[in-house]
Amino acid sequence: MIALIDCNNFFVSCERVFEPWLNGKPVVVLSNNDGCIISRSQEAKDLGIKMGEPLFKAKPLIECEGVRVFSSNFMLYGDMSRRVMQILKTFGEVEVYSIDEAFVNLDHVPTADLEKKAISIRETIWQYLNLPVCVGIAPTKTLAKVANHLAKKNAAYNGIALLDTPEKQAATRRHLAVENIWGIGRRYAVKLHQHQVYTAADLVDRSAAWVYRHLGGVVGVRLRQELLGNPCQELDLTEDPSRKNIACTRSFSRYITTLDELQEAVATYTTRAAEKLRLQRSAAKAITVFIRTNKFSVHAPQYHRATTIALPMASADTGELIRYALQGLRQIFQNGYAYKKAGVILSEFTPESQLQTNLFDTTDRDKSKKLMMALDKLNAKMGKNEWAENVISYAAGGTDKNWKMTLSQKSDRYSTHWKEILKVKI
DNA sequence: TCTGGGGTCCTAGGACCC
DNA sequence: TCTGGGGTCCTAGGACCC
Repeated sequence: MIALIDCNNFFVSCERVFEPWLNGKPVVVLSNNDGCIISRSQEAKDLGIKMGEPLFKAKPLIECEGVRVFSSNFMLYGDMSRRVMQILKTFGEVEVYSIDEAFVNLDHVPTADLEKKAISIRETIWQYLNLPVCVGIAPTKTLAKVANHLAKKNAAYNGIALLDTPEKQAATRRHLAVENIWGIGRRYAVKLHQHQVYTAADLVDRSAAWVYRHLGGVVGVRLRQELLGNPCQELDLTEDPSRKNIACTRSFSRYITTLDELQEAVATYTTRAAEKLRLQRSAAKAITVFIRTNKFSVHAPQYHRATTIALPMASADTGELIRYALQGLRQIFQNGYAYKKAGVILSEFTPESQLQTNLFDTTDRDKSKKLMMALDKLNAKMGKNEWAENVISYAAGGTDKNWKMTLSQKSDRYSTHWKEILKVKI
């Protein structure tokens, strides 16, 4: 049996831990640059505020109803997430699926004790962290997702749902709309509806061959099996799963028109991506740079271009990566546009330990490695400033960065920074 | 005026090999 | 007129997830 634990309204719940008087009140958390609404309390959902809605559209409602608004505070959410995962590890093997979700292997728990276990998971996280979660238990990942969905939608379930018998699974399938199934997005939902497939029961009634043809090949077939209770997706229990791509992309708080400023941004993003790269002990052999104008402004001239540079040999050296990134940027930069976003994506990784050297390579790799280690160590020790930027950084990233994203209503990083720790007045 | 950021997997088709 | 069979690797594009 597999449990899926999902934190309710995670970002909002994290903010409420430190401002408990916001419980019962409408609260939302914004995306980077205070752009869109990406987390809503139940009260905010009830007001009709939609997921992903741009802030400016929801503003009249927010002001009228006195909704509390937070900028995103990913240092806080990331730390709270780590704490949740640590607690879960005491209940069984854990696959961290996203910042607010995890699968837990409950194979060692006797069937009769599953419900008790689910209650215990829920109560422990509440007791230690004051975060509300829902627990769904089933024999496959897909059904565990379904169970979690049930737990979330039905107040009577008290945050827990078990799909442990074929009878319960079949009954659930009959009422489960295809668009609510994990792995079926908007496109497939439309397609399925066109074929009179509306519920999970309709879907599993179609043959595997039919599903293969209409639902993305083997992915669909696996999904169908999982809905029937036959596991096709193992838990991924890899500690610290290494990424295959590492990206750092951001919108600017204002339009940028000059190459100089774009260079600062690209150098800054490359620095961040390179840190993540070294953290997972990889080196990258390719770097992609893109720049674009504001895709939402209908009248302004649009420009969007990307280029990928193949490095002569894989590298994790910030300085070297910045040089290639800027080279790419100069290739794609066009004068006369108002740029709104840029990004850097590292790819084609090799483990840092088995770097293939190049006959014509003149760089002192040993020196570079020592320098990066010293840099990372210092920055880890000194901590980041309020913009999550390092104390020691490359000058190419600029010093002023007045294009950087807006976070006008950010809460403190209560759990990771001494200066911002919660103060209690008695 | 104002619209996020970071990932994954799979398939089809082309180029190439023997 | 008749034109094999089996592979690999790469890329672009599509779909999905949170």
